[in-house]
Parts: sequence; C-alpha cells; structure tokens
Amino acid sequence: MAERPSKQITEADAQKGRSNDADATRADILRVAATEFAAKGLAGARIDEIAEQTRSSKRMIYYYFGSKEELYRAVLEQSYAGIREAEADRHFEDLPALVALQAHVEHTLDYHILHPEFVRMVMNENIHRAEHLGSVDGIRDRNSRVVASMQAIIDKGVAEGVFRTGLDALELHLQISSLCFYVVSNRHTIKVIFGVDMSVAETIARRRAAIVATVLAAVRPPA
Amino acid sequence: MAERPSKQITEADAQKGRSNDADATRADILRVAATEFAAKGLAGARIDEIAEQTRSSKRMIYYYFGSKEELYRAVLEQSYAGIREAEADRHFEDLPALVALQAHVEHTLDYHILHPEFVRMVMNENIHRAEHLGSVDGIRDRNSRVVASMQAIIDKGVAEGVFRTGLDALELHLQISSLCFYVVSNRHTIKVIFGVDMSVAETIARRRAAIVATVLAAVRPPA
Amino acid sequence: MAERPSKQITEADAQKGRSNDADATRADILRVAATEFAAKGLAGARIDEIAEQTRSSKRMIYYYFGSKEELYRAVLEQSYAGIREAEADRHFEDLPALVALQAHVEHTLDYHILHPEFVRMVMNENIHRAEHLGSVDGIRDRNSRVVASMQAIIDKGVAEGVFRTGLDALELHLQISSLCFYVVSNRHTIKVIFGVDMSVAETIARRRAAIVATVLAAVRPPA
Amino acid sequence: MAERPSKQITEADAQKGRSNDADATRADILRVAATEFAAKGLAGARIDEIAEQTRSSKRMIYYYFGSKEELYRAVLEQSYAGIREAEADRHFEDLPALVALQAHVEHTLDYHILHPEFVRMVMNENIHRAEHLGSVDGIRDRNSRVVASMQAIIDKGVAEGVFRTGLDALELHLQISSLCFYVVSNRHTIKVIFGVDMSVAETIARRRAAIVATVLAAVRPPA
DNA sequence: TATGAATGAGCCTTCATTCAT
DNA sequence: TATGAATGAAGGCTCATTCAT
Repeated sequence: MAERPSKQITEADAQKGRSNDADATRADILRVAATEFAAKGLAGARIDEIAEQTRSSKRMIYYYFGSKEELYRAVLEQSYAGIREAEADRHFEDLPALVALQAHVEHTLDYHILHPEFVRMVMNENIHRAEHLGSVDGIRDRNSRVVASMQAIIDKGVAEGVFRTGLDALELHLQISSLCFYVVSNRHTIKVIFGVDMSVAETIARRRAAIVATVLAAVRPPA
Repeated sequence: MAERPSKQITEADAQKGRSNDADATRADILRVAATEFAAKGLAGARIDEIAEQTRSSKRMIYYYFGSKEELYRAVLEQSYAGIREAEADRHFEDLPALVALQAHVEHTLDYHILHPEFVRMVMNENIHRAEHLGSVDGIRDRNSRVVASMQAIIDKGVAEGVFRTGLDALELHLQISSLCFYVVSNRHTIKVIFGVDMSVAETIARRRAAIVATVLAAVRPPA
Repeated sequence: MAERPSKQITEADAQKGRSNDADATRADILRVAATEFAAKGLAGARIDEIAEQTRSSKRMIYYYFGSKEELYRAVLEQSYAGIREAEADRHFEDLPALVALQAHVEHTLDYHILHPEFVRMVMNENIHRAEHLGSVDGIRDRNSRVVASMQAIIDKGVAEGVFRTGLDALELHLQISSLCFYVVSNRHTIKVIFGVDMSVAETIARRRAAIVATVLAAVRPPA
Repeated sequence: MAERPSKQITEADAQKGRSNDADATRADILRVAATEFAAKGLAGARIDEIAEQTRSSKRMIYYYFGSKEELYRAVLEQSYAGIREAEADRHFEDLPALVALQAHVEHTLDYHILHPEFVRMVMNENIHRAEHLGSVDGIRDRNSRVVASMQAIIDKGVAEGVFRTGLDALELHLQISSLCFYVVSNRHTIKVIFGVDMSVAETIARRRAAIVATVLAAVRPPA
C-alpha cells in the first residue's frame, strides 16, 4: 500500500521540499474517510467531520474525489483491495489439505477480526444493495481467484482421501465467510443479547477452534 | 382514560390488544418505517418519506414516537419481537434430535430469507454498535430461551448417541445464525462478486441443504 | 380573588357534587398560564406546557379562552386587577403627608417584590409595545385613581408645609414606580453584574430605606 | 488568511479593526439580529426574518454564530459593549460634583432614550433570568468601573460639602438607572395607562429635569 | 363540558457542494 | 494546489389550533 506511490515525485515538489504531497493528502483523506464511513455508513458520515480530522480541507476532498459518493467508493475499493492482497499472500499449495483448510479458515477469521472496518464497509454496501460495488475495479476477479484456491484445496483433500466428494468450492467459501464474518459483523448485537464480548482473546480463541472444527467436519468423508 | 374507548372493539382488535384508530395509525407508521429504516438505515431514512407513505402525517410520527431515533427503536423492537415469536412457535420436543436440529436450521434459514428487513435492521444496529438495542425490552430474554432450546436438542442428541459430546449450545446457535444470516445479509455483495442470486428458489434450496449438512456434520460424533 | 366566584353554583352542579367546576377550571388555567407567561413571555410560553400543569386539558384552554393571545390578555388583565385592588385597599387619608408618602412607597415596593409575575407581565407587555394592554378593561381608570391619590398626598404635604410646591403628581408617581419596579424587573442582570441578590431580606431592607429616603428628599421643600 | 482581503480596507474598517467581507457579513447579521431580538425577544424573533433582512442568508447565520441562542448572546454582548463604551467616554473628573452628577444623569438618560434596543435587550435578558448574560465577556467589569466612577463623584461632592455623607455608590447608581431605564422600558404601558408619550421632546425634557432634580435632592445634605 | 387524535404551517438546523481568491 | 466564505435544498422537529366523538 505504501510501497509504491502512484505518482512520481515531481521536480517542483522536490524543490519545495514536498515529497509527493498530493498522494499523501489523498491517502490521508482516504484513511480518515474509511474510519468515518465504516463507523457511520454513507448517509451517516459527514464530509465536515472527515475534513476536520484530515490534515487538509473540505475543498481538497472535492478536489481529489469529486463527491461524497465517490469518496465512499474509493474507500470501498481500498477495503476490498486490502482483503484481496491478504488472500493473495496466502500460499497453501504445499500443505496437506486439512492443514491448508484449517490455515485458510484461521487466516480468514483473523483478517476479519483485525479489520472490522472492512466488515463494516461490506455491511454498509449490502445495506445499499451493493450499488457502489459494481463500479469498483477488479471486484469480480476475486471470484475466480478465491474459488479456484478453494477448489485446489478441495481437490487435494479429495485426492488425499481426507475430504468427502461432492463439495462445492463456492459453497464452502461462503460458509467459511459466514462463520468468520458474522463473528465480527454482529458482535455488538451478540454482546447485548448474549453478553459475550468478542474482543476478549480467550473468547476469540474458543470461537476460532469451534469454527475450524465445524469446517473440518463439513468436509470430512462419511465414516 | 380506560373508561370507554370511542370505537367499538372488534374481535380482531381484541385479539391483538388493539382497540382504536390510534393503534392503527401507530401500526401503519411502524410498518412504513420498518421498510424505510431497513432499506436505508437510521441516518439514511427520511421522516418525510416515511410520512408520505403513511396514511397519516409527519406530525403524527412525532406525536406517537417523539423522534426519529425513538421510531427507529420501536421498529427495532418490533423486528426482534417478530423473530422471538417465530422461535417461540417452534416445538421440536417430541422429534428425534437430528430431525429437530435439521428442522431448527431450516426454520431459522427460512425466517431470515422471508424477513430480510429483520436482517437489515440487525445490520443497521451493528453499524450503530447496538446502542439502541440495549433499551429494547425483553431483548436479553432471548438469550436464555434460544440457548435453552438449543441445549435441549443437544442433550437429547447426546442421549440418543447421534451427537458428539462437548457441544456448546451458544456456540452452536451462533454458528447456525452465522450461516443463516450471512446468506441474506450479504446477498448483494455475493451477487456482485460471485454472480449468485440468492432470490432464486433453486439456489436457496441448494444452500439450505448445504447449511443443514454442515450443521449436522458439526454435531456428528467421531467415527 | 378566591373570595367570590363569579358564577353561582347551579343545582345541576350541586347534584353532581361539583361546586362550580367551570370557574374553578378557568381559574386553574389562569393561574398556570400566569406563571408560564410571566416566566417565558408570550412567544416563549407553550400551550402544551400550560395544559400539562393544568388539572384539565389543552382543549379546555381553547374552550375557555379561544386562543393563546386571549389567554395572555386574560392573564395580563388579572395581573393589573391585582395591583389595582392592592392600591385601592390603601387608605392614607388620615395620615400626615410624609407618613402617607412613606407608607405608599413602601407598599408599592412590597407589592412589586411580592408579585414578580406582575412585574414580568408588565415587561412582556412593553416588549410587545403594550399592544394587548389596550383591550384590557378598566386599564385607563388606574390613571385617575392613582394620580388623584398622589395628588391628594401632595396637596396635604404642601398644606402641611412639608412638601415643596410645584410637584407633579404623575411625575412623582412615575419616579416611585421606576424605583420600585426596577429593583424587581432587573434583579437578574443586577445580580450578574453587581453580585447583589435582591431576594435577600437585608438587601431589600436597605434598598427600601434608600428609596424612601430619595422620594422624601424629592418632595422636601428647599432649605 | 490575512494576506490579501478581497476588498480594500477602508479607513472606517481599519479603525474598527475590520478588514474583509467576512466581518462585514457578520456585522450585517448582528445589526439585523439586534433589531429583531430587541423587538421580539429570543423566542419571538425568527431566524428566517433576520436572514431576509440580511445581505446574506440563513445559512450564513449558522456559519458565523452556530445557533439562534449564540446569535442572541452575540447581540447581547454587543449591546452591553455599547453602553460600556459610552460610559467610558465620559470624563467628569474636572467638574464640580453637582455638575458632574447632573451631567452623568443626563447622559445616562439620553443613552437609554437613544438606545431603546439596549433597554429592550436588558428586559429580555431579565425575562430569561439573565441566563445568557453570564457567558458574556467583561460583563462584571462594568461593576467596578461604574461604581468607582460614582464613588469618585460622591467623594468629591462630600469634599465640596454639597453632598450629604453616608451615600452608597452602588445604591445611587441603581437609583439613577431605575429612573432612566424605566422611562424607556415602560414607555408603552405608560402611554396606554397615562396617555403620556415619551417620544415627545417636551415630555422628555420635563422628565429629564424632574429626574435630575430628584437625584440632586437625594444627595443634598440635610438643611 | 371534556378528551385523545390529528394537522398545516413554519421553525431551527444541517448537509453536500461550490465560489472567489 | 489550497482556503475561507457562501449557498440552496432539505431535514428533523415544534407550535398553536381543530376535529371526532
């Protein structure tokens, strides 16, 4: 993310002692906006509040992003880019299927727990019937990649004789997502209704084990 | 005050404990508001738009509910009352554990699919960190009831030798909830990313079977 | 004020065990309204709040008084009726002029201190350029009576040789009013600016003496 | 910010420390609001009406003042700043005590007559129990200054042998205020009740003379 | 005489957005 | 690229008043 800025530092910038202010400003706005939109949704977030927490001004938000909605889309895009990168970084090819699946589930759960803003953005997007997600670049690529990756694990598991046959890669992916997403997305109502605090490490550990157990049970061949 | 209501109490009214125009107006507002809040969230919904779809006026909304937030809370309360009633109607006591569990999962999934507004309200509430849920009456009662019911099934299943030991009732409930909730809550992003339309009957049937299979696998005793 | 109800108790009332409900209701509303209007002014007072503090309802306010403004006028009228009665009760005819004048000043000051709502109503009325006072019955009578009374004291004082000549009755009345009114009308700003609390008995006593001294000095003949 | 205001700084602006459109807009709003609040009070004044008489818009009122109450407070502050400045401009040090006192009374009366909005604002504030006055800067300073000034006159008068001893500076100040304030504050009820029009020059002159006479009599040593 | 329900107009306030510089 | 000032439209809410019974 911070590795390769999209614009080169111009000579003029260098002369003025500024090192790519534009990108820094953009990133700064995006960071603040991500927090605000995740916290309050598209309608609930306030451009003024975002501007105040920014190092620059409200005018700059419009200069860089054009409108509140486009800023929201940029945040959304960034959110999905994050999980895409995280998923791309995982390489379970050489592991036994069961180990790979377990690792995948744990990584997925961890990502959600570590990135509640991502979870909130996805919730927001669903409240808006995903109308902004369509215009986000490369969003459909995720499909093939994540499903292919799941399919690879399934194939290996079946080949190893540790998975049952007839498993559907997309279905399995969605179930794992369900189990990992819900823990984070619904943690507040869970807390109120059941008194369970999902931010406690021990609770998380217990839930992780239970989720892993369920997923492994789901792929287990019949006795 | 309670001496003589101006209109006669009909049998239907009596059954619902409603007795006059006031309650009808209240209910009408609540119904419209439920749709709007579910669709757009607390911040996104507009009192004006709710009023327009109502048989009464904006003024009446404030007359009966006091503020936008209180109206939202009333809708939230009603949403939870709905699922609580639905859960209370289920009686699986005389069924074998596996059948009871399967029926429970299917009912739960069906309820979510049939009541997407409930799902959306829960999402909204989580976006607001469940700050309004706390003041909703009887919300914590659900805990004991739903967990007790799950525990009963677990106990019977273990007694019958068809469930493994060591199952946690709350954990199982949350996993079932995850699997049933996500299908509905995230259907829009799922549609955009994976092209799967959750409103198609066939897709639903396939997912229902898969979810049931996973839950049953999760409780299955080791081979 | 509560001595003689304006309407007789009808037989029907007596039968129902009600003793002149209508007048009681009217008086009750008027009493509450007086407090509210005095406290918040015509624009600031709320019919709803008045109704809530009443033993009857909002509808009754309109039934008896027709409108907010007319209720205000009724309160105003009642306020002026109060001071008129108080002034009418004073009989200084047999006293020496100086004693009579001193008693008059003290009574006037006491009345203002004991009836801050009257003072507030007069302030309100001046803020509204006295547009409602015109339609209040018998308001101009006060002129002749109060000026005549003052003139009588002046005449006697001059005859006794203890007052200077050339005194104007209205002017003297207005100066006494000024001194007595201001203490109450401006007590809040006085408190904030000068830290003097006009509700403290000792402070009042000191001010009373000072005001009396000034008025007596004002009528004193030249040395 | 202060680099180059869009309009040239006029001499008048410079004198008042104002330099650009923003301050002009603010001042314009304040001027209009002063009239409205004085005329109708806090509750009676309408932001819409103020906005209409302004060169700018309703939105700008909130941009500069935040709320109706804060605008009211700004007007109140300005009102008191006016009389404070007027009082500061008076220099009676070199005059004989009697002349100084008479000049002071006449100036005070003139200020009230020339600034009825100030009088009305003070009335409004008293109707609101001076709850806004507390947060007005420098309001308590007036105390020391005005009392000190009065004390100086008293001291000189006593030294000259033309004032009696035992005079209290605050008390004298309050009596003078009473006499000058009431003429303006209660002129409408006075007009209705006594038919005396305080806006007529001759009437004012007569009252001024009478008030001066009373104050001078109040300080006169015993014969 | 009395009451709860209803209402239209209008009020204070806020929002995303744009302009002038 | 950057900033403070400005804005139209609309949003939530309240008020005095009236209707149906």
